[in-house]
Amino acid sequence: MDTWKRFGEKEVSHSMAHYLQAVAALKLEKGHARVGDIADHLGVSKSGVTSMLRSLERHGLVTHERYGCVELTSTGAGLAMRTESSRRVLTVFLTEILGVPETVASEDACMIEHLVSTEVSVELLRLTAFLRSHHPAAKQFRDAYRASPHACAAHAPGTLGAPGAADACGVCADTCLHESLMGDVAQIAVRR
Amino acid sequence: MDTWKRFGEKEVSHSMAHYLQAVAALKLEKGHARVGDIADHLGVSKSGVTSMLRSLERHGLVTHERYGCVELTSTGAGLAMRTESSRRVLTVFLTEILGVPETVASEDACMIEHLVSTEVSVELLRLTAFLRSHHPAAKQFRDAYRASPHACAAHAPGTLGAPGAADACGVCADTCLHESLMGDVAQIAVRR
DNA sequence: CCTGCTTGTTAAGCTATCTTAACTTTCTTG
DNA sequence: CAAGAAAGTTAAGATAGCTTAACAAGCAGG
Repeated sequence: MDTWKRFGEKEVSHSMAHYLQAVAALKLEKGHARVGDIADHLGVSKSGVTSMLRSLERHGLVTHERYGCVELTSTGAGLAMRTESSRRVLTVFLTEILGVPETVASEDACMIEHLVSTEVSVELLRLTAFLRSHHPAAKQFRDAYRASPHACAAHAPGTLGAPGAADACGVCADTCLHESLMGDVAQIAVRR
Repeated sequence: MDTWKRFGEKEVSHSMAHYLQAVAALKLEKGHARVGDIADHLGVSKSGVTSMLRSLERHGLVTHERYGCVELTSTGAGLAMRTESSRRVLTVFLTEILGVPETVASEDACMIEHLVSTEVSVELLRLTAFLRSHHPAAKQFRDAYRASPHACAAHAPGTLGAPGAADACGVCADTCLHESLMGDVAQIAVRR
């Protein structure tokens, strides 16, 4: 009932996370991060960068002196690294385990990288590493999974919860999640 | 380089998605959704609800006449259902496959439910259903996975990419993602 | 050491969300 | 049916992020 409000109270917002990553990337690439570099890298105006840097500085994530270069603090660097790692884990999982196209995977990973908890990232890494491994169970999984059907009624060839037909999938309950997800949502356009 | 900007251009924002879900939930629960109900449900002020409803109406997601009840349009209802389904899939996956605690899973699912693409939700449902199923490969996976170690150097018992020690995990490259993720990030507090 | 370009900063303004305070409708009840 | 309570709306103001336009600093070349 109140969880949803914490969205705006995350340590870093989506924008902030990407600014931090931009600074980290530019440091690696060019050895320094200047306002203009960041603006180009992110496709925003320089003034936008200046004001975001002020905010990041207040949060103790970067240091920046007028007309100078931008540096990450250790906190900022840690956050940038964590976000980056989260993105990588997500991307590998989405493409290699779920088999989603690169473009979709990148987009999704970019959107959620900063929102996924460390616990989840770590477990996702573990699962991904396992399912990609040489472990016999992982190989069997890959073969069987590739062969298994997609449609909801059949997306599990026999279920833990209820092997019957009504609840064949074991994840869906009263409504079929697959159908709910696939249901077309008309184009949304703001009027006026 | 530009993907990150689409965050603000999603069909619905985090807030909007939760307002839609609140309306849908209240309709189910009480048969109608009034401004006060929504405000209580979401823990925001009634005036906040009024102004958000204006916005949702402009987007064609709800209808609402002064002092009256709120109704979802078919688009709004579709979106609410899709978001809800996405949340359910995520929650089951996070708790039952990744084994993350309920509280963490709910929080994460709440944060990303509206950001995950349909493709990913659908594939996640398929994977979850499969891994929970009675399929022999799924059973083997569960047994083997439960027994496999967590630490990075060992999180895969032999890897596709490089079975050597340096790259034991197959997901990490130059840096160990597990360590990056676990690295403590100091408390962030805004000054002044 | 002055001229001009490049870089960076300010200022002002927009949108999205949210809040509080004050006001208006609608409903309830004696 | 007239108060007063309950529900809802408006108005005004805050914050986060952006943008454009205009101004300021820094530095190269003559």
